[in-house]
Amino acid sequence: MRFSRTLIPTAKEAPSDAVLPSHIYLLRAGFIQSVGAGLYNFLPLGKRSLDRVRQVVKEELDAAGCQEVDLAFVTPAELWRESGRFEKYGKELLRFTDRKENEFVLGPTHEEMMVNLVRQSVKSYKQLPLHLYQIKTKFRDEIRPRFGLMRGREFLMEDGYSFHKDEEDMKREFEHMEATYSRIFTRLGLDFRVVEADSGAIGGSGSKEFMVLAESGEDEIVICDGCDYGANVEAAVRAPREAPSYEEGEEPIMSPGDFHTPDTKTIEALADFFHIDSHHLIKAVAQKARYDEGREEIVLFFLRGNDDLEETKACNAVGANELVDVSEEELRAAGLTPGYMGFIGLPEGIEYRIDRELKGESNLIMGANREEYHRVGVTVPDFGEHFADLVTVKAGDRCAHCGGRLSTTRGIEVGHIFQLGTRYSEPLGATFLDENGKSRPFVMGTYGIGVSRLLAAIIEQHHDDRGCIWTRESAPFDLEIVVSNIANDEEREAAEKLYRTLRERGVEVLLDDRKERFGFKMKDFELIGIPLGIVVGKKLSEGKVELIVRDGLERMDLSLDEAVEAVLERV
RNA sequence: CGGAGUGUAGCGCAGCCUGGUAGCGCACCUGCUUUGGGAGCAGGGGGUCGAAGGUUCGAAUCCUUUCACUCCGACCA
Repeated sequence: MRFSRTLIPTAKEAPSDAVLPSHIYLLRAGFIQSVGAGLYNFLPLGKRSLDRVRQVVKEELDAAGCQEVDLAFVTPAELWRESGRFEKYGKELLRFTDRKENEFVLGPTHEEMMVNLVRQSVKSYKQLPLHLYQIKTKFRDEIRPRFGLMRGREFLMEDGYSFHKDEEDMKREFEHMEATYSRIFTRLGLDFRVVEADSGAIGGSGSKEFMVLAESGEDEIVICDGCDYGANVEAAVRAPREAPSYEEGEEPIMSPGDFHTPDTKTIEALADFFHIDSHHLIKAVAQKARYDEGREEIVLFFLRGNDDLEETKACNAVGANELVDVSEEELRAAGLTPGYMGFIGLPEGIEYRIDRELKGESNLIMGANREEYHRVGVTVPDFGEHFADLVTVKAGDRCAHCGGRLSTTRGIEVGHIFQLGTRYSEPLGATFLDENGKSRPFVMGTYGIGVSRLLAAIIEQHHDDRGCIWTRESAPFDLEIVVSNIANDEEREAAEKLYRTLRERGVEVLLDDRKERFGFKMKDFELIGIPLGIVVGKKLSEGKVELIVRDGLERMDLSLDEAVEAVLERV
């Protein structure tokens, strides 16, 4: 393609609200254009990159035995009511009515639609397994869209759904998809890690996320230096913590009883008061849990003084939709004593959870549910169902699998695979007849890749201070030919010839034939970030052109023929 | 949802406090010069100052309402 005939509006400056390199460069290099909060137009370059990434995804999925379909974007509300998600999904679901007052939603994901499709056409175990996917625009009315393509409201996503006769076959496909997704991200040149993820209120036996490692990632992930364990902090587990070590005879000894402890509402104050490590204290974190139909309830979470509450885990532990802060007034109204709460002697009907690492522990101090009093020498009895994993795993904790050191890093979630089971097939009555003629619900898996987010992730990981550095299979073009001085006939003709030759050999070439000065065009080349460049300029008098590798900006002088060969070797 | 901030040309901004003919840089158009690192000179086009209402002889500027966008937070009792 000719630069002069293509819409590539490059800019020196980016809008001031763009912070991330990917956001800034994609805007400045003319890949995308903002049209509103979380909404973007893809311009020619952006569209080309998106299509190439999409092509990689499609090739690998097709090779893995998946079949591409394309479901309606506008979906009837009826289906969402059937699965119970019409209410549950919340405000992210964009609902609207047509002229006949029929209700619809714009698909944020397509479990319902896909199950509906399959339940109408698959009746026998002989048709299983089946894996259908689509690569399609999704719409989620995000609370706070930001970071350009990273978190938009409208975005391109690959979503796959597999249907199986039993759990075992579904797990086989799950592993197959882990390998397939890994191949996709490897081909795209990404440094990523597969981590354990929160399977959430949906249940199911497991889910994994594909995290592109980047400082700007929105997710915190925990990785082990001793084995290949990795997990989203929302799902990370650790080996139980050990008590701080003490000198012989220095261990805290506590005689059970209530102590008068004025002005010790915080863990810090309490640790000071007793001159004791906060490991031996139990803190209470009060939250208000929100359930369906607006029901709210105060819940207390008890954990060690030196641990932090992990909100997603806490939310799952009580099966709530979300947790929100609760005021001291509300706590007092419920008969609680903020600053002095404990799990022994709580008022009737107060829901609570205790971190599972505390089970059976002794010699602890916790609130006595009485103003200005703490209970000392507490032993944690077996509270059965009140135990749950509640803590935030931190750098320095020990790996539950190998005992290695855990550290934290940040990642961009670009893929998520999920063992779904019968969560949708059952309520939607999607069944097949097994070998014995018995009707059974499909066992399902679901898989997703954020295709447009991948563009942002690639740039987050591959850029320098001059602009984008596209990887081989994500670049809008393989090569950019820069004509140094378009007014020079020899240069122009040599460039045109290279352009024709390479195109005939199947190379995607962008020819910068604009009537601009050399420096101006080079800045654009570096900003746009096409992997290879050929400069046709001064050295043409010696029969040479310059080949530039964008990643590292390495240059070499080659004859025209050598340049052609060098390009063909690299694409 | 809570808090803070910003809306002035395509982009980046000044002007607002102290009301009096809407400005600067980049980009865009024309001409000449220039052609290996975002050129120079000359000329030019482009704005209902986010919207509505109010105060005033007069509002980008003061007041009210509203909309949009951005940032921070959503947690240790």
